[in-house]
Parts: sequence; C-alpha cells; structure tokens
Amino acid sequence: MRTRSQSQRPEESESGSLASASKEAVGKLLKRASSRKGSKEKGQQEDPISVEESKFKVEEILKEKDKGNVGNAVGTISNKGEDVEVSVHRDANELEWEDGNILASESRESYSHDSEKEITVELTDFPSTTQRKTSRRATAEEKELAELVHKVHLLCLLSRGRLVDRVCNDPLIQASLLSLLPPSLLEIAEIPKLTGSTLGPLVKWFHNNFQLRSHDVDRGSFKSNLAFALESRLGTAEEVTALSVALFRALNLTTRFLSVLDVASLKPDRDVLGCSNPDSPRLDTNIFSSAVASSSDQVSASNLLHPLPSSTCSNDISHETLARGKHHKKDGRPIIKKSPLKGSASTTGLDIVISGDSIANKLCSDKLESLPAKFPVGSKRKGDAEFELQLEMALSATAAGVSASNLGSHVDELSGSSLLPSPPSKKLKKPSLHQHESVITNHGSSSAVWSQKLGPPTYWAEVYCSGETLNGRWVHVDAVNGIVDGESNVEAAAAAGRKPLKYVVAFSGGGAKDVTRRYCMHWYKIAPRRVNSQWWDEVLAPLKLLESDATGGMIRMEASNLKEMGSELPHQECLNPLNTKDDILEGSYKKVATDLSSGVATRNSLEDMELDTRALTEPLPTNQLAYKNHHLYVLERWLTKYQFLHPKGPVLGHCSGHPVYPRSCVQILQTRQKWLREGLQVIANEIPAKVVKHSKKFVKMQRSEDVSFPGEDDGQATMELFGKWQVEPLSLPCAKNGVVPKNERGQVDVWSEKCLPPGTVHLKFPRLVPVVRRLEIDFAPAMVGFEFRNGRSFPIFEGIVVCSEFKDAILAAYAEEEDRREAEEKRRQESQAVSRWFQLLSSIVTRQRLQNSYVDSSSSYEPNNPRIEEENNKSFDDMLQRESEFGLAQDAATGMSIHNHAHVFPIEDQSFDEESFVRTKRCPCGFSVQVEEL
DNA sequence: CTGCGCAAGTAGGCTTTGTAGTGG
DNA sequence: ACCACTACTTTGCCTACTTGCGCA
Repeated sequence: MRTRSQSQRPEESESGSLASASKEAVGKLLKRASSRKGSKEKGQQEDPISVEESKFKVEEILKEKDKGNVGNAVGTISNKGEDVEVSVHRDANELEWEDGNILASESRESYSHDSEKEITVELTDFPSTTQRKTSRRATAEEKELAELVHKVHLLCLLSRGRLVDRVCNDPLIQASLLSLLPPSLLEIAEIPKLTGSTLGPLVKWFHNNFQLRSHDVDRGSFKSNLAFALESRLGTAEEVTALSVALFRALNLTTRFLSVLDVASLKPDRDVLGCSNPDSPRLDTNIFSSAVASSSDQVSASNLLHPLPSSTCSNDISHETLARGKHHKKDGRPIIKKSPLKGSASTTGLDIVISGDSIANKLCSDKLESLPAKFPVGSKRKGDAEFELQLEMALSATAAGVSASNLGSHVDELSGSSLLPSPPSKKLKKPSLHQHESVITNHGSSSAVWSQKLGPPTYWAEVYCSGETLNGRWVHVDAVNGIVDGESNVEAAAAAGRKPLKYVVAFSGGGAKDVTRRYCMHWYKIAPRRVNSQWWDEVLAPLKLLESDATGGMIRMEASNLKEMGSELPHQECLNPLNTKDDILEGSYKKVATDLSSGVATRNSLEDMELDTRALTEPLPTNQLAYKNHHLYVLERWLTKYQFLHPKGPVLGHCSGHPVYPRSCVQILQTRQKWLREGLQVIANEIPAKVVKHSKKFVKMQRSEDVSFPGEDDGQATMELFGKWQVEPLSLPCAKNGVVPKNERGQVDVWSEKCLPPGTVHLKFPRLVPVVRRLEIDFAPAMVGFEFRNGRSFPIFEGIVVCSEFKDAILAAYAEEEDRREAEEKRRQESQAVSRWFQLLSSIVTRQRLQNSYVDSSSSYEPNNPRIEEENNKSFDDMLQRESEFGLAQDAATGMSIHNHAHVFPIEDQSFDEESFVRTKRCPCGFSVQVEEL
C-alpha cells in the first residue's frame, strides 16, 4: 500500500477520470476554503469510504532549534509490512498542511485488522523557526469565508442545543431520574418560593450520583446516549447537564439548558497565516474534546464546519481523530504503542511507530508526543508557548489510549480516576471534573498544564427561582460541578480556560435565548468575536419567542413590588448617563412599564430588562487599549480623525489619568461638502469643530489648478470639519421666473432629492434636452455623482432639473417626441429591412446571371419529377416573385425573364457538407442554392 | 502575564467636473 | 457645422486597522 502526497505525484491520485473530475470539483471548494498554495484535497466523493478514511492532515509545526535547513519532511506509514509513504512536500519558507492519502480498499483492510497494523511516520528536516514565513494578513475572501463558517457553525450549535433541550423533556428519562431521587428531595417540587439555596441538596445529590466519563460512547442518538448515561450514571458534560435539566424539569422547576456555543472563530485563524492564535487553538480543541466527543451529530457538523485550513494541528487532528475513532472504535479502544524516537536531540529525523485502529490517532498522538521536545526550552515566543500548550492538551486527550495499552491497565481505571479528587482550583468554587482532568491526572507531564487550566464550563442549567429577589430570577445551576448560583464565576472560569464566553445560549421549549450578558462582565472582550448582532438577533428572534413561551410565566406584581420597580426604573437610568441617548433600554423599560401598569410582567421581559441593564453598566476597563473599540466608553486618545466628543462629558472615570467619556458622546464630523450631500449646510459663522490636515494628493491637485491656493507654509492644507450639531437643513435659492438656480458650473448637483432647489424637479428621462430646448425652457443638467476612470473622476449626469411649473408641459412634449421618435425608428427599421432584402436578392440575381453567362446552355436537363422539383423550388420562386415586385427580376443582360427557365436540382448534383450541414443544390443551368439542413 | 509603544503591512475608502474620434 | 455617441483605460494615495514584537 503506497500513497503519495499529491503535491509530489498528482498522477497517482487519478485512478480514473471520475476521481479526477471529483477531485477537481471538490478541489475548487477546498481551494477557496484553504486558499493555500499547493495544498490539494483529494475529493473522491463517489467513494464513501475514501472520504472518511483516506484523508488526514499533518501540519508541519515542528521547529528546529538550531539548524536552519529546511527541506522535505517524509512520513512513512508502514502497514503490515507494506509502506505507506506520506511525502510531505514543504515549501522552503512556508508551513503547510499536507494531505496523505491511503487508498480506500487498503485502508478498509487496515481498519479491519487494525491491531496488526503498524504505522510509521518519518519526519526529517524540520523547518527552522527563524525561517518561518512572516505572517500574512487574511484576505477579504478569507474573512468572508470565516464569517460564513462562523454563522453556519452557530446555526449547527443552536440546533444541537435544541436537540438536547428536546431530549431533556423525554418523559421516560424524567421518570427514571425521579425514581432514583430520594423521597426527601422530591419535596422541592412543592416549595412555593424557590431559592438557590433550596436547590443545594438536590444539586449535591445529583453531583454525587452522576460523574463525567473520560471517553464518549456513541449509541446512535443523543437520546440513547442520555439513557445510557442515566443507566451508568456516567456521561459527558453535555449528557450529565442534560440529565440535570431533565431532573429539574421532572420536578416541575422551570429550567433551561445552557450551553456555551464554542463556535469556530469569526476571524480567519491566524495559525494558517503562519502565526499563533492565542485562544482559538485551545478553543477548538475544547470543541472537539467536549462537544464532539459527546455527539456523533456534532462530529459530522464539525467536520462540515472545518473545511477551513484554519484548523490547527490538534484541532483538526483531534476532530478527525474523534470522527474516525467513531467509525472504527468497534472492537475496543485504540491500542497505541510508541516506538522510541529514532533521532536524538541532535538529529533532525524522527520515527514514529504507532499501533492502533485509527491512523489519525496514531499520527496525532505520536506526533504530539514528540512535539514538545522540539520546542526550545528556553526563549519561547508567545505563539510557541501557546502552541505547545495546545499540543499538550491534544496529547492529554489521546493519553488515555496510550496508558491503556502500554501499561496493560484499563480505561475503567481511568474513568474511575474521574472520581478522584481533582486538583484545587483558584477560580472555581469547586473544581470541575472535566474529562481532560481525569486524563491528565494520570499523565504526569500534562497535569501541570491542566491544574492551571481547569476545564471551562460549557454546559449548565438555569432554574427559575421565584423566591429570589423581588420577582424571582434565573439561578445558575452547574450540577456537573455541584455549583449553585455561581454565575459570577463562570466568566472567570472561562477566562482561566482561555475560552471566552462568546455565546451563552439558554435552550427551552424548543427555543433559544442569548443570555451571554448575564455571564459576561467584559462585553468589550467578546464583542469583536461575535457575529454582527443584527444577523444574530434575526436568527434568534423566532427561537426567542419559543423560549419565552416555555419559560415566560406571568408574574403577578404585588403592590409593594410595583412601587419598588417603579422607583427602580428611573434609578437605573440615572446609573448610566448614556441612557439619555441610548435607546437600548428604552424598549425593555417601556415593555416592563406597560406590564407594570397592568400589574403583570413576564419573566421574559424582566429578564430582558436585566440583561439590557447589564449591557449598559459594564465596569470601566483598567487598560487604555480596551477603550479603543469599547461599545460604551471612549478615551479621547482613541478617537479617529473624523470623530469628536460632543458634548465633552460627563467624565465617567479615569484610566491612567485619561478621562473616560461615554461612547454616545462621540460624533462623526464631516466637511461642508459632505454635509451638503446629505442636504444639510453648516450654520453661518460656525467655527469648525476640528481642523485636520488635508491629503497631500488633494493639496497637489488644488495647487496645480489654482496657483493662488491658500496653502499653509508647511505645505499642508487643512480641512474644516463640522459636527451634526453645527448644521441645518439646506436652504437653497428658490427657482424664480422659470429660471433654475445653478452652481458655478451651470448645473445642479443632485446628490439626493434634498439637494434640489425649491420649486424645481429632477426629470430623469433620456433625450430630454432637445425637447426642453425646443420649448425654450430654462434647465440645468443634473449631476448625480462621480465615476472614477483612468485615475480621474468624471461627473455622471442623469436627466435635467427644471422648474416645477414646466414639468407637465415638458412631459407632454417629451411623450409626443418619443412617439414621433419611435414611429420614425420603426420606419427606419422597416426601410432598412427592405434595403437588406434588396441587397440579398440583387446578389442572388447577379450570381445567377453570371452563372448563365459562363455555363454551356446545351447541358439543359429534364427533371425526372418536375412536380417534386417544383415543390422544392417553390419557396425560392416566391422569393424571386417578391424580388420581381421590386422590379429586379428582369435579367437585363440576357433580356429574358428568369421565369422562362424553371430551375431543377437533380439529386446527383447535390452535395452535402457534413460539417456545416449545408446542402448545395445545383441547377444544370449553373444556378445553385445552399440550404442549411437541421 | 499583561499592558504599552512601535513598526510594518494591508485592505479598503476616497478621490471628485474629459477628450478625441466617428458618424449622422 | 453641429450633435450624439463611444472608446479611452483600468489611479493611487491615505487612513484605519491588525498584528507581531520588544520592553517594562
């Protein structure tokens, strides 16, 4: 069995034209996705097996400490004595993904006899750190693609959440959970004013009875998985959380399933571009280690969602590993055995021998195992450290299999290890028994990493506690970790895991609601990582309604509550001066106010208000940089050229001595001209809010045109900018006595309808000028914009501007003129048609006359079947008849009418041109005609 | 580990008022 | 002579923004 990288031997992949065609088609897509030179995908979609098994990617991330040589890295996979050679072609200066392909049939064989297979990866000549290509910025196309992937991934994750939510309502699962519950805890269902503390014993019981498993078991559907988890009391974080939600719901508690949507990055992964992404590699690893591992659906979704080359090594490998593991993990866990490294510290070669059922697994784990050794221990750049960390994590994920096979121990012990006390956490109330941890505790080298990086919470529940606060509130319940009301710690835990809470979504009733605000205190950190809010809101709108229907119970406002709420509202607004200009809160406050007036509010509207309030009461960041694009606050130093603070206050605080202003005070300034285009003019005697330097090009241009241009001494002209508070509606001179007021160029600039002088109209019809001139009405060409050509801009004129009173007259005349023009056009076309017919027939007649002159008249021929020939020629005779009507049929040269001779076209004299499908018929008189046969 | 300042590089916005030739 | 139409040729500067890196 032998495969080669396509980059080296593309011809080998072409087992047939179908495959190559397929490759081409898929390649286009992948090319777009990857936009990587030389990276090709073998897409053999026709072969279902080849897709799942024939591809794996190995990212060359190895760096050489001292040596500068960069060459070809050659990987060899030996399988039962045969070599699978993966030649990894390397661009000398570029880190690339490379594809190794294993032929389908052979791969299948390898999976069926996996325990006997051996895969060797040889890696030689590693790239130098110093020769890493400098980072390349993502192109617009890559950004667009990343956004698309982000959006699709979000939709998939939403679906996943809804799926889990639905299963949480399963009566059988709920009943089973209830049957497990001690009778004493059943009473919680009857507590009228539920509080977080009341939930304590229940959560404690659940936490003690359900544990996380270190590996996933896929039983087909999530429901089956959940049932199995319930039975074994072991499950993934998602399953255990879902069970907790099901239990709470069984107890009649209003409960949501919450999930942190660990979505693919909105921005193109920087690793692709030759540098490291501080958070996404780890993030993505988490996606696959938690979400994917727990769901086959997710696997497929994630596979779909990662056509991007943006996946990092561990990220891609881990997900492919898991995916592949699913397909082949039939006869037990992977048995991975490692060969000692061939190369010493001084050599650059590296041999990896792996046994197991998953090639990717082998490649990944062994490679990862070997990687840290490659990193210089000393000076590490941030990216290197990140990458190493990420690799260790991936390594940890695969470590279970390693220990299982090598030590002859079993994974049961490993999963049992999840019962062991976890390392203490600094930031979490209670350390989470994350599957990684359970793995890592058995893996000495990585435990240091994971003790610091506790698994961030990904799933939890929210239970509506009517006994909390005035009108009740949603209480965070992380039954997996036995935490109640720990919402304030979620962000810290997420931050500790380098996993920002980009999207925290609550699922209930088949719907979903974004509740990120509740858990995220530093919105400015996640805002740039989220998709544009309009799209997200539109997506969530229908789901939010469903969620609201399921959870939005009515709250009867008591008189005292009403009073307090009423006094709270204005107080909230006072809290943040932005509210005067910001209407974010307006909606929810209004709604609540309406609800208050009726004495009834929904949980939903109250929650909306709470979330909106949080949105406007973010604490001031302590570092200046955070203000650069902060949605609430601004520092004067980060204002752009056209931004201005008006009013300059209030000062909300200080950061490093710089006053902090509300973002709502930032106004966009424009030049007089720009305001004019919006139908506004600067108020007389207004002092420019800001005077900025003009572009050099503009200065140059102005000076070339106007020698007396009042440029400054330093050669830099200035540009006066005005704010919106300095402008007023445009007051243009009115049209008087039928005369249109024009500018210095004798035209009217019609940027918009607002720019039209009063008393005038803009007529956009073509060919109006002659009509208006004929009527002797004053007009002005309407300049509607500019077109940029040849490095110069040219005005675009569209229609004319005339006084309103002439509009009807002009339109009537124009209609008349257009009718006349159309009639004239029609006449012209007809005469042209006649003229062309005349030319055609003339040429035919001339040709015939010439033939007659030079062909022997003695070879006249009697047709066998004159009638048929006559039929054949009928149409042509008709044509000649029409021709004669023009007085052209008379053959002047011979003096005889062409009708004196009836042409005949004997079959033997006919010829047919197969290329042009033209049959040429010849009359013995010499006349011939060509007929196109279809 | 974080923040800050700087440099480098890139994407994308902005610029902004013809002319010569041909044919009817 | 006048008018209408078409081809010509595909700018380039500047700014905002991103990112990496060194330093504190």
